[in-house]
Amino acid sequence: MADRPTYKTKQREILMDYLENRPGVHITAGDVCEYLKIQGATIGQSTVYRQLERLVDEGKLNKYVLDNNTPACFEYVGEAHKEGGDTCYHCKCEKCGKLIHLHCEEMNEFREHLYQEHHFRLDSRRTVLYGICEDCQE
Amino acid sequence: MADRPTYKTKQREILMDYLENRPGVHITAGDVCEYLKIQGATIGQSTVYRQLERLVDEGKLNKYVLDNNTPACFEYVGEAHKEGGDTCYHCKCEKCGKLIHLHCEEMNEFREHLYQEHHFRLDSRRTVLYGICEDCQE
DNA sequence: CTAAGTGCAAAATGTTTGCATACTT
DNA sequence: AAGTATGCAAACATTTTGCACTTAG
Repeated sequence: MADRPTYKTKQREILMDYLENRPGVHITAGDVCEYLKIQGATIGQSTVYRQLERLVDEGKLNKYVLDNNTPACFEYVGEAHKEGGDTCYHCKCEKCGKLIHLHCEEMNEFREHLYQEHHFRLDSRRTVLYGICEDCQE
Repeated sequence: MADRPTYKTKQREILMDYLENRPGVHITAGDVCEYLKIQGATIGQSTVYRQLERLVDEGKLNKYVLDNNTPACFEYVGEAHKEGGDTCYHCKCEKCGKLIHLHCEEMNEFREHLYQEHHFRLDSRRTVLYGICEDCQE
């Protein structure tokens, strides 16, 4: 519980800058490495993984796991999920892979029901609703 | 689309037998291999993976991916999800890892809402609701 | 006989770790 | 000075694949 201090390093700043400018976008660890390489600001991949994981813990990033052998996706959410913020859910199309951001009162209500009746506290940051999107229903 | 025929092999039968007797239970590819080894009915791991993947396609198995570096979980659902069957949702506790099977009318309603209003067809077989279970809320 | 399935070992993927070095505070 | 972060390469864990062989239809 006693969080150790977080140093403000050049690498972390570069990474944060990259992520903050892409809110709601799906990014993999590989994307980050590649982008940084192009920018000439190479950061070791272990550092990328370590920082990403930490940012997830801090709540700044969501992490979606799709399949083994498929890179995990990270998404910057910033303060959006803090208390009072509009909770955002995610739908992922199984066909085209599109990620849909859902702001939905009914989902909030269901979430409340889940808590009241089933005593399960839904984590909207880690949950992805899988299905078929409008475009892929031909 | 023209599915090629599925041969009835000894290996597939053994595997099916194992799975059918554990409906709703979380099983990894490793579990299967280990169990079979104990039974002296060794099946090559590639076969296990190939058959499991096929059974998922056939709808007999659900597959849940938790994290990379963590084996995927398979669960026998048999005919439960066929048309008319009672749809079952899954909640997974982020702390203890427990899997909760949820039969919930509200979730069915939300699913319908998602389809009517957001035109997204939820796939209950692939979707896992993450959160904290009752026991882990101290 | 032909197409489909199997098993092995090797490859591929994505992620994590050990450790010496460098940087923050 | 002490604690934290970094980078590299090696290690890991799971899953996939190439290919020769076997089996079901």
